[in-house]
Amino acid sequence: MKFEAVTIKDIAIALGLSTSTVSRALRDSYEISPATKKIVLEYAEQINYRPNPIALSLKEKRSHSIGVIVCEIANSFFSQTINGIESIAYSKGYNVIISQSHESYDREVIDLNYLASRSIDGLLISVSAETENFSHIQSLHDRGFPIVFFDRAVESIDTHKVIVDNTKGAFDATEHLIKTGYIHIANLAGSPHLSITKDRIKGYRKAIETNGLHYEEAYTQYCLHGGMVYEEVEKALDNMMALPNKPDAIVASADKLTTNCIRYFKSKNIRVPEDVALIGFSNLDIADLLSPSLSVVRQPAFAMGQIATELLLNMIESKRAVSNYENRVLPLEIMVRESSTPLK
Amino acid sequence: MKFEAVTIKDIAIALGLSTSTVSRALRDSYEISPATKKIVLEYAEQINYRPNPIALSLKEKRSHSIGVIVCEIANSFFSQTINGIESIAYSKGYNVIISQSHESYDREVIDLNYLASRSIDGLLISVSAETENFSHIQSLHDRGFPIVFFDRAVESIDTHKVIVDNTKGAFDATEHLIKTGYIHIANLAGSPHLSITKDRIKGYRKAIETNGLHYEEAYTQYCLHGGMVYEEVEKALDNMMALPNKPDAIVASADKLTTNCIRYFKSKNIRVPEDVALIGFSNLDIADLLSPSLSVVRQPAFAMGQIATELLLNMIESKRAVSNYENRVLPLEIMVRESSTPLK
DNA sequence: TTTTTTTACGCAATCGTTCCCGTTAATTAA
DNA sequence: TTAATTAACGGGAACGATTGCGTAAAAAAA
Repeated sequence: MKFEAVTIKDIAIALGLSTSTVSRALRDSYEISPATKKIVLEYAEQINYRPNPIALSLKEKRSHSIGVIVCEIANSFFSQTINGIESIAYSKGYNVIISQSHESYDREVIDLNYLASRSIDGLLISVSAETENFSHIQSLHDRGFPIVFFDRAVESIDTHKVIVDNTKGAFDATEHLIKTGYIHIANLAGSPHLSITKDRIKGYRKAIETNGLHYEEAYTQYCLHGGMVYEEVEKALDNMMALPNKPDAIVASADKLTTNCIRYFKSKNIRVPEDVALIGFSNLDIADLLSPSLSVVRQPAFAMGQIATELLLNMIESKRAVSNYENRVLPLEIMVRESSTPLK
Repeated sequence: MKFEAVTIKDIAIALGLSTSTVSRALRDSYEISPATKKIVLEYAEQINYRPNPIALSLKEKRSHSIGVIVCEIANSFFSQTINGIESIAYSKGYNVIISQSHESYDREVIDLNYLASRSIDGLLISVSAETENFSHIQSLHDRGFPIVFFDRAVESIDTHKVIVDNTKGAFDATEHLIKTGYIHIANLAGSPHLSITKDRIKGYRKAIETNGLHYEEAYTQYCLHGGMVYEEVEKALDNMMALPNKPDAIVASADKLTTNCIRYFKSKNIRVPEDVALIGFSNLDIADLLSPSLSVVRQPAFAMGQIATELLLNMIESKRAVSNYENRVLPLEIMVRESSTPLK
């Protein structure tokens, strides 16, 4: 089944003009007389002419579309980020092509190759939790392909990055628990490969230590797939709960970790916050509807998407190679609710 | 900033061959000697040659990408659907370009025109709640452009449609409430323009009437933006709650309606299910984590995306215009939890 | 040995658009 | 009146790949 569309050539033939003249008339060139312009414009309007973006892409070596790789769009944080990306991209005439890695390294590589085979002008990426080897991204970057990292950046690759202040976010969340009176605070962490995980652990540890509590390694348990796999979360929490001093509060370091943590508590009949308090990184828009309502560390997802896209488009549209890359660090918002507030 | 890539011409020059020979060698044509093929293939591999998809698109008048228009990707149902779409599209070598209407008619028209200017081969669309006039879709369809509706179809446009059995879903949900002992059952409905709304009301009404209860118009309240706008939901519920016989149970007919209904109850300190029972259409994957856990009518979102995409790709790849369109109706799953179960 | 067939390649058109060069005719300057 | 300028348009190459057609040389058949 095919969809035949009208071209500049059709207009040229119908009007007895050359394609060059029609093209120029449509682009309002000074070389074309007002009379001819009027005729062309009116006829084009009449037959509903639309320029072929593919032909333009070929000519200009630009597709006017950008690629986005995230682990999962069915994740509030990422869908909000994509909203931000979209808002900027569309306003500047760019298409957005989204791919999901589903936290799989192999899938990420496939997505990247697929996108990068020149159908996109640049890439926004938040790497998968599984990814340890970044050579697929590095080689693309080396060849001058515009890339901007958001949320989950790769330290070793020098390009624009838009992240949040993970250290401070984890610090604030942990300190909030301490100030509220909790003593044995555990950290449900994501993939050890990710810099965000390291930063969040750093903030958590710092809060523990600067507040005179004892830091213990075993209180931090990792989940390789960032909470996507429930069994990993279950195992991590089983480990924590089996410790000599059972934690009385938990900081969950990612969206899916937080929700699966709640799922675990529910299945084990562990009451929140009576038995264990909880605060988690989450952009869930119904965090306030849970019972108990959920205390969260919330990321400025929409703004993050917007900023990352602006940086990427600047890079794409700049004449020369960009040399000094920006590293934007956005603030996190901490929202205290019932899950980390002891009942009177 | 530009990203120079290697072309077939570069290979031809480097190897002292013509572009036709190189092209044929890469496509493993029988016209090329094994020796030449080997040389070309090895050199292409060495310099990491990738065919330019845009040039191919221009030649074949096919972009190998499909467009998707949904109201909001930050909605579990739609993100799950997109996962289904993606799974099929990628396996068949198609790109997916997603646009959001945010339930706005104007935005839907813009998105449609943008996508349809020949950068996509076909369209999957779930119309916005605001849309009453479908001429933008109709005209595209009239010109032979492949379109498949999913979830929210337009009755007047004859093409493939993948929907769920909304009437039965609403019937089952309502009947479940009746069998459980509720008498004054209200219906929180979405946009009156959508066929899914009409069908859900039909099912609701049928359940009321076949079970010997009295059907009252005022028990059905509409929200034009399908629950996206909290104020609309608030007003609808205020109206219901002010009725002479206050409802003792509610059927919420869409994802956002359901969550905003819970938000309303929470703000008004209305207990669920003690004061009012609730069952809602929802694909939220943490419905079981709410307290009380939420009874839902769940849509087979992933499968819906897959089927819609298969139908679309068949349409795109078929030689002749498709004449007999399919109307797939998928079953809904009803999951009873605490929110619609009276406590002992 | 001559003719026919096959092998293995090159030429050039094509997709839709832009844009660098002509080129003609009208206008202006000298 | 003649020369120089300008206005208005057409021809054709280019972007990267595919493909129908033509053709020289080699191989096979006569």
